[in-house]
Amino acid sequence: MMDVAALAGVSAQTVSRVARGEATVRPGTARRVRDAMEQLGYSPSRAARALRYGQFGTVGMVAHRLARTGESRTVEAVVEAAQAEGYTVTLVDVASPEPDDVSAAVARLSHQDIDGLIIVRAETATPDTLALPAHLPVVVSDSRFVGHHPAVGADQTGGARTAVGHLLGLGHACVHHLAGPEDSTPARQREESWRKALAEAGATAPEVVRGDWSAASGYDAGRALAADPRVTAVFAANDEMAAGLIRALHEAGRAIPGDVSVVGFDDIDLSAQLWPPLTTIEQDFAEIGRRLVNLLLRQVRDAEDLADTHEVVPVRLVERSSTAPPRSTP
Amino acid sequence: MMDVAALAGVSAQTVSRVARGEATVRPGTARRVRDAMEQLGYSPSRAARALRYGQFGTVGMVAHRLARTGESRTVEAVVEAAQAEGYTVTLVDVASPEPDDVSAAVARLSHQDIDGLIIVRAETATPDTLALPAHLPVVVSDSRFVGHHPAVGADQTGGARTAVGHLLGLGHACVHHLAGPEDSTPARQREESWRKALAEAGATAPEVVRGDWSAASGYDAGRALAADPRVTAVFAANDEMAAGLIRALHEAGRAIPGDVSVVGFDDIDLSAQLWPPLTTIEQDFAEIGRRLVNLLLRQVRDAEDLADTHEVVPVRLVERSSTAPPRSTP
DNA sequence: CGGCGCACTGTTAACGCAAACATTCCCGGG
DNA sequence: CCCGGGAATGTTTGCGTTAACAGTGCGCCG
Repeated sequence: MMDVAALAGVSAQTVSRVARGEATVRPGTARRVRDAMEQLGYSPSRAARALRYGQFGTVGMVAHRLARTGESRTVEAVVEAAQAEGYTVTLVDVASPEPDDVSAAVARLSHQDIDGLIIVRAETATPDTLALPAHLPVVVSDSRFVGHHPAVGADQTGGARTAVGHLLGLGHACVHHLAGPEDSTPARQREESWRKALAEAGATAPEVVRGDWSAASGYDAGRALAADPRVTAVFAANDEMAAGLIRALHEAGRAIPGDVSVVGFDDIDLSAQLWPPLTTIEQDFAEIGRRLVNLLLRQVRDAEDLADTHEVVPVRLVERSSTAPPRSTP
Repeated sequence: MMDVAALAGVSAQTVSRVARGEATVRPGTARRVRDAMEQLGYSPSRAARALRYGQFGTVGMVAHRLARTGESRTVEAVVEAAQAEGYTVTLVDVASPEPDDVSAAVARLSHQDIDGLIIVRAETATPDTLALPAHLPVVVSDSRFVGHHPAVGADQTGGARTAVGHLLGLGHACVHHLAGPEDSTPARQREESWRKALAEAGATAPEVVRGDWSAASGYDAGRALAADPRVTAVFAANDEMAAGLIRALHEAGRAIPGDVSVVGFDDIDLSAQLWPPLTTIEQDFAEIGRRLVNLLLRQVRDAEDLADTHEVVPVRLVERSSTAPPRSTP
């Protein structure tokens, strides 16, 4: 900065003014300064600015298994929304859902230069196990922290209810469930809602089979379902597992949707291209990302107290070709 | 920091020593300081440290369409590798592959507090259109910047050759190509390599059909392929488009692999669960991520000049059930 | 019993920037 | 012709941290 000032024949303060686009600099001077900046390849140090201002223009984000469809789409949406507001996003991936790892990740991030923290699916960690710095704005999605911090999430409960209702409405007497991992909050919510919807319809919930969200686990778990002739309808906790299930059904020679109807959750890109195209519950990840950022920045910028806010983003049934009425039993 | 010092009855310098784990502090003093830190919820300001040290412990990453499988897996790998080295990752998503947007993204990031920059698939931007700050270490993957900066990439050429060779080896006289977008470097590389492999085998390359990487585009483009009875083997530029193609083939009533064999590229999670399970070229995204970080940090830490480095990560054919010899032509 | 050295802790200055305040200069009005 | 006032620019100071240097006090040796 001093070099630029010297080259332009002005003071450092004037350089600062030009760098920030302050209006009170004579056009000629401003041009000389800008030329000098260019010539010297100068750009202001954000570290120094951050030190001066006490703000960083960066939000932290903690997620688990980033490459998972839901996570990566949330990440993309958050990054986009943050960018639109002039913030950048610093990402930390939690190695395992163990509380220790989550705590470590949060600690690492919160000691970074961040203005706020977005926690996505902090699986088994609970608010108590985490030493969040006082006064660090936090917003959460799909984690056990819902209720302790402002939260945004898809309507898991409504989605599961819709899925089950769709299958029951087609005439299926029972709906099986291919559940997600027990340590996942959304998995638990979907499972509970499935159970409840079944109960309300007067059906008894069969034993769930469980996967870990991955397509491969859906296949493994799906083989049990495929081997059971009583299964005519399955609600899978996400589309990837649904894909594995569909493969298991193909292999077992059971027709979809003729013998077995399948509904997924998420509406990932590939769902429409599966064979048969998958009926599923669409989540609006982009909207969730935008709202997460919005809620966070309201705390950061305006110091709003949003502790009790819990926004639920609606989901939508996308009907494709993997569901149909059950074959009429003779 | 002053408050902590006061509470512990020491000087700020001693607090700093304790914070950094320097050994020359009496255990009793250190404990008092640590207690004071805890009590006051103090943690050192990274902005001030960065200002002092001139390093940030953060690397920037520019990617396009983060939620795409290849991108998100690379992001995950980079984040993990960076974390293992004590660095965090700041992410910027490029809205469109237009040079202007890429430049804007790079500009935004490079004015951030980053020690280095990872550019993934900066599609149409060329090195000239980008005003990279002098002396900012850069490493690239799959972009036109390969050759201008140290690079790491999968063996696109070898992968495409392997895919085509596999199909020719099964007895197919010709291999069609479902190509990626023209503005993508890896798409171009795969296409060129496909063309060359065909030429070497004495076959003439048919017209390519083109998608935009998405599964839906694979379906759209795939319908043309599915309608053409001369098509017996297709090399799709990625697995998502392959999935769309497979659906188009199913709809057209063509058997896979009986009538048409399909090979994909990437080996995404779902490939094994498609129907039929997809033969594909596996990319080791994790290895690419690790190497990107490694190359970048060697520049950052040791100021190594790696300009001419170009590491190629091998790929591997994963044979599943979507390929077979052509139906013998009577 | 005096001094020397070591272990520990404190003081000072600088990193780059920008707010607050100070200064300079020029213009127009009285 | 002088002075008030505003626009343009300069000077000072402090943000939180740590390296470098400067004490301080204690034990041990001669």
